[in-house]
Order: sequence, then structure tokens, then C-alpha cells
Amino acid sequence: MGMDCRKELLAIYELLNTHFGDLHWWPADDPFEVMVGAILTQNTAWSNVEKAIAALKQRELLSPEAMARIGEEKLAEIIRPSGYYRVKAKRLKEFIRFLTEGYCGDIDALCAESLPTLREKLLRIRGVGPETADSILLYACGKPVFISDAYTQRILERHNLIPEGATGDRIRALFLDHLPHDAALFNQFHALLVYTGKNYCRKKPKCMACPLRILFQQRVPV
DNA sequence: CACCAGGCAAGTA
DNA sequence: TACTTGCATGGT
Repeated sequence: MGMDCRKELLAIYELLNTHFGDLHWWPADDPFEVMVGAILTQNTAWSNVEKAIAALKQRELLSPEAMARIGEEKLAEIIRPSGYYRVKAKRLKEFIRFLTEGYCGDIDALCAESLPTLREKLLRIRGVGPETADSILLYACGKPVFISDAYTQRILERHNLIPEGATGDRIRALFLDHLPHDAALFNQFHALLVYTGKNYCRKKPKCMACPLRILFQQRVPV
């Protein structure tokens, strides 16, 4: 990334935002659904998560109280379409225990915590890593955090904006250090990067044909 | 058929 | 610290 990081990042944002418009993410009816979705979508296509969410809704299990009551094995079968269903049932249970024991299942009480405190607490839960924690913080609680994910890394690497193999922490710090801490900005920025990232394949050769290559190189110095 | 998807934890060296 | 592996369904 060049010397004026802020300008380059904002240039990318403006470019994508103008091109794709407001994507209004996260797709969910309420904050608890965001939290569940954040766990279910780990390394999984969102279309599969939708099936699991629908199954939970149909059984009226999409609340902290209901999900606390149901058995882990039973829960696993219901979320089966989302993949890794035994692991994810355990992770959901861990999260519910955290929410119940720490906040009596009260989402507002959870979100009332300060950003740094809540982030640390979320990261201590088995099954909640940086991306899941940040997704919950931003999209469920409205906290101003930037979410770094596989797409963010791939896009920035592919356009030589960051060195190869940069960690998620470094990438997140890049955005946090150079952009205003604005939840609305981070919300839309991450949405745009995920939306854009779907056009990128893992391996470079194929990706070089991606339609957004031109778009980036017109405006973004490398 | 192969490859991939909005990760994470546990094990190994 | 820095890799490797298991976890699993569903779409292209």
C-alpha cells in the first residue's frame, strides 16, 4: 500500500460503492439471527446457511431461550445443511451459554459492553474467532470494527495492495489505523468486499480474467 | 469428476 | 511461532 493509505482505501471504497450501491447487510431479521448466522457461515456458502436458519425458524428455535433448551444432538440435525453441523452445534451451544450466563440472554445487555471488552470476551468463546467476533460486533451490535476475511485478503493481495500472507490482524489494523471508526462505513465496506470477492477465484491465473481487475487498476496505484 | 464456500481449534515441529 | 489437518453440506 502506498504512502497515503487513507486515500487509497477510500478510493477503493468510493469506486465499489458507486459501482454496486448500498448493499444493506447483514441479511437477518434481528441481532440474534446475525449472531447465529455468523457462526453458521464459517467457511460455508451463505445459501447453505439460509437453509439452516429457515429450519431453525420453522421450529421456533431462533431465540436464546429456545436454543438453550434444545439438546446439542437435536440442534446438530436441524442445522445439518450448513455443514460442519456437529462442530457448529457445539459452537452455538458455547455461545448461548456465554450469552445466558453472562447477560441472562439479553442481547441489549451484551451490546452495552464497550467494544474492546466485548471483543475480548467473544474471542474467548470456543468456536468464535476474529471474523465471527467482528461480524457480531459490527452487524449485531453496531460497533465500529472492520471485518477482515478471506475475500478481503484475496482482493488486496491480488492487486498488490498488501504483501502476500498478511495476517487477518494486520489487515484489520490497516483499515482501523487509516479510516474513521464509523460503523456505517465498515458495514458497507465489508459488504462490498464480500460482494466483489465472489468474482475472484483462489488461484491467480484464472482470476486475472476477473472483470473488476480493470476497475481497480484504473484508480488504485500498486 | 474436482473445486469451492463470508473459519476455527487442535495437533505437530 | 508457523504450518497442517479435521470438520461436511450443497452448488457449479
